[in-house]
Amino acid sequence: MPRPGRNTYSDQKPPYSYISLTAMAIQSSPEKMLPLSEIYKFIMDRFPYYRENTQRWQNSLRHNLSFNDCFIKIPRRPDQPGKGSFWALHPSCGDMFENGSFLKPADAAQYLQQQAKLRLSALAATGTHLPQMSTYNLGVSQPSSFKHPFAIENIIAREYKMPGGLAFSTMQPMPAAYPLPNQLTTVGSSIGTGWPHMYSSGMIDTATPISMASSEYGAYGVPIKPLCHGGQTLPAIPVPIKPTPAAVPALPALPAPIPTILSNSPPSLSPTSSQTATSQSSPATPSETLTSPAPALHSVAVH
DNA sequence: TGTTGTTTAGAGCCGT
DNA sequence: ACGGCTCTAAACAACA
Repeated sequence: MPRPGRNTYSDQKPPYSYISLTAMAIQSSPEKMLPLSEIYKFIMDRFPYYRENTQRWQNSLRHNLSFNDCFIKIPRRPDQPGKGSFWALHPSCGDMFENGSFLKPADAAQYLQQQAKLRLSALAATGTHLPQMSTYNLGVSQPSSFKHPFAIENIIAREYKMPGGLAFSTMQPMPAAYPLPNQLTTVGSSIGTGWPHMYSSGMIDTATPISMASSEYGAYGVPIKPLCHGGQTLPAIPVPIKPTPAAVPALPALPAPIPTILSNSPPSLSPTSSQTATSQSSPATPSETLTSPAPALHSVAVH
């Protein structure tokens, strides 16, 4: 399993979907958000394949950004003019791209199956019972109506169905047999670094209906403490621009799962990953306050 | 005018 | 065959 490093694929098309590529780009940035042009740059920088036919794949990429709920648009601050908004990953999607799921479904399935076998082997060797995999049924998914895979409903209620019938919760860390794409982040684990632009310490208690007074984890299991910018004075909560449908019922609090952070996360994907991300001046920190901490839990029309 | 963002439509592949 | 998913194309609007 090659890592998505520079020149890894030469001119070959990488086995990553546009969604994955976009997520990689966003996660590679220290601020966990990038303008469209920087996303383009990231992809072209790492995958020579995408240095050609730019109009084609960039159109597709824009389509994915707009279409998938897991990408949220963050407006620029007035004092940081420029074209377009910043794009960030919905916090729940951070989990989605863990455990090798940057890969396209077929590749990811293969990967997950392999991991399942490893897991089973290990458990068999130790005589350990299979753990009861917890699944989070938040009651927001609607089995009767199709939601595209990156709709928030699917993301937050998601569990990985293993080909062998096993179900791995997204919160369930998997053994890393080989480097995972999510480890490319320049500042460590995506979970550990959290979503610095998403929440600020001053907002959490009052703005969120999700009970977390005694928890260090906020909505979607995102740890709060690491999200607090030192010296950050402006609220750092993105406001999804997508139209939010009529009041989404507040999500029941997750059982505050503590994500296991891989302590041996390798350094950044490539020496340029941080350069690419930091080459831009500090991204806009949304000055708006989030009146409803739950992101737009809508799903776009059936594709 | 070029870029960015949204939306619609359809083709192709794959698994069930 | 069908559904799910990804990719591509295209049209259009808004904006710098």
